[in-house]
Amino acid sequence: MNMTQPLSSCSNCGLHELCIPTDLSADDLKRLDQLVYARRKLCRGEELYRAGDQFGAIYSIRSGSFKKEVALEDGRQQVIDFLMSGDVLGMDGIGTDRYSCNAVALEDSVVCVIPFVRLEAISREVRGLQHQFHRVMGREMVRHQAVKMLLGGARAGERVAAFLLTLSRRFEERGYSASEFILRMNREDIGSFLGIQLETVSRVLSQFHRDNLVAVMQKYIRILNAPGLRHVAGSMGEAQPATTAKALLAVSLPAHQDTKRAASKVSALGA
Amino acid sequence: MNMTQPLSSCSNCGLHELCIPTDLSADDLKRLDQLVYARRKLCRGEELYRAGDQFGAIYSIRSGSFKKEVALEDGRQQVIDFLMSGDVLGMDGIGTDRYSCNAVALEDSVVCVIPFVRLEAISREVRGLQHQFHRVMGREMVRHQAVKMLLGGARAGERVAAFLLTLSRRFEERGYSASEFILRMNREDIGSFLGIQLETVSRVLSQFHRDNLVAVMQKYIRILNAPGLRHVAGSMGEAQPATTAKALLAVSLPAHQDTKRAASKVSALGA
DNA sequence: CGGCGTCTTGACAAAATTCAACGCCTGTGG
DNA sequence: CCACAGGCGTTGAATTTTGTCAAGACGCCG
Repeated sequence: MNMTQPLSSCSNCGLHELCIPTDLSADDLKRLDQLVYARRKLCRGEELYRAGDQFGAIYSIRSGSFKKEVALEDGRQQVIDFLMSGDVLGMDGIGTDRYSCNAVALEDSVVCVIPFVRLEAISREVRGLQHQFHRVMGREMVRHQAVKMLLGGARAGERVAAFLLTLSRRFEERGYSASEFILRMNREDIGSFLGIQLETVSRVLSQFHRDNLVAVMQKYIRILNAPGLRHVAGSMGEAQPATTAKALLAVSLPAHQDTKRAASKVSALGA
Repeated sequence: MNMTQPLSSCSNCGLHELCIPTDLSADDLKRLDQLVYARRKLCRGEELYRAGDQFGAIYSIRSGSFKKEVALEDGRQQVIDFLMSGDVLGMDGIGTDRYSCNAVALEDSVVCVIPFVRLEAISREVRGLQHQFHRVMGREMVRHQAVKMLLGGARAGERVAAFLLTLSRRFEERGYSASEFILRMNREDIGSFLGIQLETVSRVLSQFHRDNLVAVMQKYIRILNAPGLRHVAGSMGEAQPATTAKALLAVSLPAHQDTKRAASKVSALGA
């Protein structure tokens, strides 16, 4: 399945805020509808683009979700991002005219195809679009930064906690439940993304479950104690505006023998 | 020291390729010179901007170097990037209208101040500038991606090796020696950036030295065996275009007792 | 109902952190 | 010009964390 449907209309797209569109005059809106060349539907596992492909368009995710990954040539893949509806895919190709990773659908998904020359042309005329596009790129960079911080400074438990909280917030932003959701990716992908082994992901989730932070049933996740999770995540928890707090906890007890650091933090909080 | 000098001229700036400017008509060049509002000189340790500051401008580094860091509120700082001449600072503020990190000069430095509204205005008129700016942002994103891969998948030795190689290449791009340079940052900053402890950085460098991969004298670095370093860095070594190779090595011997993995890889290569 | 991919859990090994001590280099002040 | 303080870098030993290997459970799809 790889069909491209012609229908397209940005002006009434539900993604508004999240995607490229923004508040514009009626006249500008007409222009905006020229942005999207087509829609494209992808089945689970299908690739939207591959590393090395000629760059030509960016894609706004209309429904579904994706992972971005880079091949390590020993066959293994390193996951570098997870994206969901409203997110923009393909900006990794802008810098070099070739995509720098593979974009793979995690479930059946639909994207809007936005030819980049067209985006540049229209954003030269429609100031609001120009600014919005820059903001989208800017936010993507900040997201990358946040992940770098996580990978650079956090233990396994903190990584997983921050990961769950980020997912939670992103689902909420899209109108879904913040406390209950289905993971679209498997443990291996999560581990790859977080820089830990899939076994470690599993262990940490089990520990969280035991501590009543989250209910875990395979891919189904229910967050039971968000403040507790944020506590475990420490500084990396939710840094949408600027920075949060880790600090205070760093002083806490040196963690007992067979219990994970995560657990000790939690018990200190009182689940 | 925090003076802002009025003088400015993009059309004859030596940074050309690296910075915003690109090949344009004489007429466009005049416009381009309006880009830079002023120059600003910073002393070592001085902050160009801080996380949370109102975003207003991006900065092109004319000379010197910077680190970007985020406060962890337990007083510790996490370094998320190192930048040098020709790089652009401040794009982290575009997404949210507030800078998301602190930019600190690692040595006495000079930056060009580019008011963002001005950049957007001129790039609406000068197509080449628009495109070039997008490419600069795009390249920054790819750089972030590469670091994420490093932090996500690499051992300490691989991280340090990749770090040295990246520095080497970036110096070379700027016309300096690729094999001999001075680190502008201390071990703690390197460790923070690479997600390892400063002691580990030191140990790895010592090991590299013993293996005759690099000569290390405090901040002075001389690369003695670049292929060997690339070998140690594995897949993360130099991925400017797309991906490289790790693969083959993953199969190698399980590393002997008191010798670092890096060392075993090297000896297998033959320094 | 069975097979298979995915997830969980345990035991052990390896890697990196932590804590601590010491040496080196720089810049300052006598 | 030398001595010394303080920051920075190096190294060692013990400990924690994570990875690795292996086995078994679970759930989903055919």
